[in-house]
Amino acid sequence: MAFWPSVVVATPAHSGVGASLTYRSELSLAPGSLVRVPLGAREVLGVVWECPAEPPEGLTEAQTKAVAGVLEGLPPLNARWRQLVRFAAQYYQRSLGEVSLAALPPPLRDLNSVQLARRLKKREKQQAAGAPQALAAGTSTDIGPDLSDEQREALQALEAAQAPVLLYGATGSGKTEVYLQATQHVLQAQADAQVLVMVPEINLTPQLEARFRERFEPLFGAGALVCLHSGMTPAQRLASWLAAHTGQARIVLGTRMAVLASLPGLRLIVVDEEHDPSYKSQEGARYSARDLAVYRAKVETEALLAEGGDPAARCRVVLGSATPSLESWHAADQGRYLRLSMPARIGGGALPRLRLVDMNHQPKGAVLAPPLVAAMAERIARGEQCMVLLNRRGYAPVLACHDCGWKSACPHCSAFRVFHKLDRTLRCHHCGFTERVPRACPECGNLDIAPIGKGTEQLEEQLASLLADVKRPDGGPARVARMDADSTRLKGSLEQQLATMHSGEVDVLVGTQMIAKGHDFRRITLVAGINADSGLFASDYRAPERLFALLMQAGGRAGRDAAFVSSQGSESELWVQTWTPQHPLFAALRRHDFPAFAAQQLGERESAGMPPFGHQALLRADARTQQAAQAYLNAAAQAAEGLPHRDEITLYPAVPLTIQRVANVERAQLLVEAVSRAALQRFLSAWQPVLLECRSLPQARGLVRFAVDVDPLAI
DNA sequence: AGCACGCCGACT
DNA sequence: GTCGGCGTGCTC
Repeated sequence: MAFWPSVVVATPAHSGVGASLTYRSELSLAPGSLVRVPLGAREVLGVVWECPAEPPEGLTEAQTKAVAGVLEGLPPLNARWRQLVRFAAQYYQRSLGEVSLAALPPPLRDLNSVQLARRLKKREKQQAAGAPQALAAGTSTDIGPDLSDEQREALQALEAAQAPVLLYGATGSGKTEVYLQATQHVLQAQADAQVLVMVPEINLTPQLEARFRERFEPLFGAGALVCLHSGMTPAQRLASWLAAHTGQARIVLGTRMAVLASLPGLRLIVVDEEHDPSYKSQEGARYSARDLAVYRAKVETEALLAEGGDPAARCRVVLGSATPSLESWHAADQGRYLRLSMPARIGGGALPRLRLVDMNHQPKGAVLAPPLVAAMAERIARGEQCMVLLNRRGYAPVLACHDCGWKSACPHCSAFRVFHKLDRTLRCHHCGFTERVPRACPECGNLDIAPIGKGTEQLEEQLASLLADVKRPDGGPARVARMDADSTRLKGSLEQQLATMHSGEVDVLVGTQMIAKGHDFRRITLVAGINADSGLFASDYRAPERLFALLMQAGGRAGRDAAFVSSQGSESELWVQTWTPQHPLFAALRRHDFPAFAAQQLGERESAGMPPFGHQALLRADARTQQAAQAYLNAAAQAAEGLPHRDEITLYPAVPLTIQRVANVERAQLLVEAVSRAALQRFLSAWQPVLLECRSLPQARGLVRFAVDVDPLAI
């Protein structure tokens, strides 16, 4: 057999999970090199995966194409990064190339070596300009406030930990300060060490960035911290990625995508608000950034130990939350994670007292119970701030005709369009379809069309009128503001609204769950959840967990400034309007007892064989008709019979999604359950080629796409 | 994912 | 007769 120099390259070609293509290359290329290769009619970016001693059997030299070019000047992606990507691709049932390219900044795809060299040079110059006097590795400098005993113990324990750490800390317990000091120690101990800090939402990056910058710019220079999230421009993302890849950036702060960044010196990963569902990707490769962070830390640590050197060297991972995911909590129960608790608030502030309002005993049709309005009025009169949470944007979720029964259905989705009063539109929150509000019923011409249900716009309007006569201590009228995705859409308006709130110009802030997260408003003493338990009626088995987290998080906005609260002679309160006050969730919430809530939920999960005790995957199908979507799923289920490991899993019937049609695409799914993760993985690997084949069956005509979702958040 | 190839309705 | 609709299938 003839020998010719070959390389295996991961390309964005989609079919065949794990399938990489073989190219010819005269140059010997190190694994991890970035190359440009011909693929079909175009030329694409690829990652050299291996350089086999001999070409694969059954492939002739004539059948292969030559590597078109190499991105020179860029160090190859290292073996740990490749192992992370390989694992993610295999675990989440996607191709190596797809995951590889998702991890690289998009502009890298159409950059040649010369352009790349220019970018690298520019970056280096900036770095040199912003660098402070170099600090010798091993020197440590008592920057930052003194830690509380709890914080110090947690910091010491996490720095000695041999396992992933679950930092269970109450809202306001000072988790961020622990992250900051852990980061500082890691960076000062070693000149090339890097730290990855993840937050669930882009919204949360600016404030955390500000705290990290303030702390570390004096020590390591302005270029030492970069952000990485989808809100940045492609050029910014490229610059950040290059800085991380070359080691110039010591701290990378970002959203879930950051877990796949190239970080050659990674020694610490922080996953803040680790329970947040945003860490699970819902597009493309549906990975959990939190779970990958745990895996990544393991890979990095194993590599460090294998290298020899310092036997104590590790890459640590910290998962932080006041309401951890039941998965992480269970892992800590089992001893797989190390649980560190920080129950006390910094400054000794108390968590808010729960005031449960049974809506069955309130005036019919009242959005806000009268006692809640009275309590808010009192607070405002004393110069305190209130926060009201309603998880629904717009004025009303539906517009309806009283005469003929017409409702504002979206023509493209199985959902209603939401009435937005401010810009007089009907907007579909699923596909974006927007029209001006009709003046009369489009069906019968009746002028009597009216909103049904309440959204944040309406709540803002009603509160302004309910509190119209309330005076602030300075004699001024109470001021109500609204903050949600609509009010913060424009660039800079989020920051502006936060500033308005901080300056005390606003007395009542109305908003969606966006306002429940992270923000630190000193004078808030009352937080109210208006329609919080609507989720409990849904079939989603994670609904109680999410509601508990949301209410704890929202409640955590109240009374953060203990001195202010006590100077007011009051205590902070969390009001919750509910139709199910007897739900055990509220008993635990009243005591701020997450452990009891978690134990109760885990008990239910265990007896039902639900995660984290059982393991799940979804096969999802999008098609032009519901029939085609289900036919594809049924065919896939049929074809699973007789596959290896079939007896280790349970397949459920295909069902339409709750919102069956979005943007004229019909959606259906099929649940796969297994007792063990390994069994699920074995089956899915065997099933994958079958799933591809089933696409071309006659009954699946009209199928648009299919996807496997491993460890789905909602079923 | 792209981007080809391939087989059926309204234009020059 | 051809242009182009997007269904189907492949990419070393």
